[in-house]
Amino acid sequence: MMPRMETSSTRHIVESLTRAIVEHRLHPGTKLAEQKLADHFGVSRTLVRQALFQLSQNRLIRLEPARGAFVAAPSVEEAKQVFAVRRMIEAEMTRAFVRQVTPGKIKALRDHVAQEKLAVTHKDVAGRTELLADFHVRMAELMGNQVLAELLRELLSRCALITLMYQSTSAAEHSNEEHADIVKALAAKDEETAVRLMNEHLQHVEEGLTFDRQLPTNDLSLALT
Amino acid sequence: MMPRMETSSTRHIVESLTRAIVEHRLHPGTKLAEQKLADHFGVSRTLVRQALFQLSQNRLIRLEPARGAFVAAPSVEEAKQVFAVRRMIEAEMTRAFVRQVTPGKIKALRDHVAQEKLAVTHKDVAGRTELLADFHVRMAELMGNQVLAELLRELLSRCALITLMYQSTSAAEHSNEEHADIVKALAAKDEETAVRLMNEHLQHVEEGLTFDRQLPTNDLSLALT
DNA sequence: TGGACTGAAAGTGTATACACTTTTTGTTTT
DNA sequence: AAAACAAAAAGTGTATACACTTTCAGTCCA
Repeated sequence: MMPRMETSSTRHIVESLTRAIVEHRLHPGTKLAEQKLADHFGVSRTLVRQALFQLSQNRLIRLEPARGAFVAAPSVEEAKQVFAVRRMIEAEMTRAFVRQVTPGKIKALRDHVAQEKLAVTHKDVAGRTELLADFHVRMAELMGNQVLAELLRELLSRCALITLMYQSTSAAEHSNEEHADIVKALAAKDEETAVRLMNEHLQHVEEGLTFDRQLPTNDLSLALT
Repeated sequence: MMPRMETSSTRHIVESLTRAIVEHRLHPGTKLAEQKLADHFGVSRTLVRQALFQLSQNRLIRLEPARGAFVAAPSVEEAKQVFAVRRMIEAEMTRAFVRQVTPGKIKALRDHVAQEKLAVTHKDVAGRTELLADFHVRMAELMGNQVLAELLRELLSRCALITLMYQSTSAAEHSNEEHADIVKALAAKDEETAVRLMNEHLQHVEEGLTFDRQLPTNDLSLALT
């Protein structure tokens, strides 16, 4: 029935849909019909279902019992809770980072911040958001705690939708500058300053979200890659 | 083909397997063949696959590409990372809890600790482990942060396998007492003491794990309920 | 004896078939 | 014209079919 199968195309579907959602080519509320996706990707519903289930675990879509999959629309309440959790985790993470900082780790962070700056000035919205989020994951990775890194990545992917729904463009530059300041404090091994800056940074990001506009429920099919 | 279908039996399969793994009726490394599980539960492989995928996201099983599902055997390294993350989160959570403590919340925690004590004295191993873990989730819930609660639940379910692999019986009583002490400090709104106790508690749990014994790879089929 | 081949058995990966549910559409009724 | 209903269409949930991969047992050869 299938002449040839490369590799896990489920992964491909997940990534493709993730990009589409995160880049706002698919708006919150949009219905994702299985057969349509299957046709689009040239596979059976089986693989699409797998992908949808995976996306639902990432909170990027909602799965309603006999009604299908819809692009998620995270609530303001949820956004606030996510940020509260991030503040808890990242404050302590920053503290721990200072205690085990090395020149190599600082360089890695500096490089990352430079990349961010590039994306921000080039107005690469998708790349920008990803890099800004990755700064935090990168810190976790550099600490050598893979569990922490994954957890943070998960939390941030959950934020991604929220951030993209609500974040203004100018806020991105600000974030980038704050990242740079945090790295400076880390390099100086100034624990209290670093923690304070991280806390303020997260607070700024949260405050920068404008929690009022509602996006339209475009349900057209897909500028999928 | 199917005469009648109650409700989501995937949920049932997941819970059943989770119990079996967490209660050590299925040892780490055991292969979980899809057709055998399907026969056992009286459903098709489709549902079993869904369940297995879900379990793999919970880290309770590993899914190897064309080889199937195996009960996970978390490494010592992973265990340490999980505990490091828990310390980060729960220290801050405790701090935040004190700031918004109410008599009702204290009562809820006291009741929980009482339940723990019951399970511990009755030597109900499975119930005991669940309740001891739930204490931490309960705190998160009482703070009204659902995201935090879920996150912690996830982290703890990941710990569950580790804990059950490594935790000695006597440690359980100790944990219960420490929970009681923590509640006491929370009730007194003594932030520093509460945080310190929580930190020590987590450290004790971690230290109590004996990281050396290796369990046998029993691959027999299943005392599943 | 022990290692490399070979074919069968078992098992996973994906597509498809079909029952049942939800949604839509067209018709009737008030 | 709006509400109520009925039948068709679209869609999800689960089982099954079948191709391909891994595992295993037996056989052959050194």
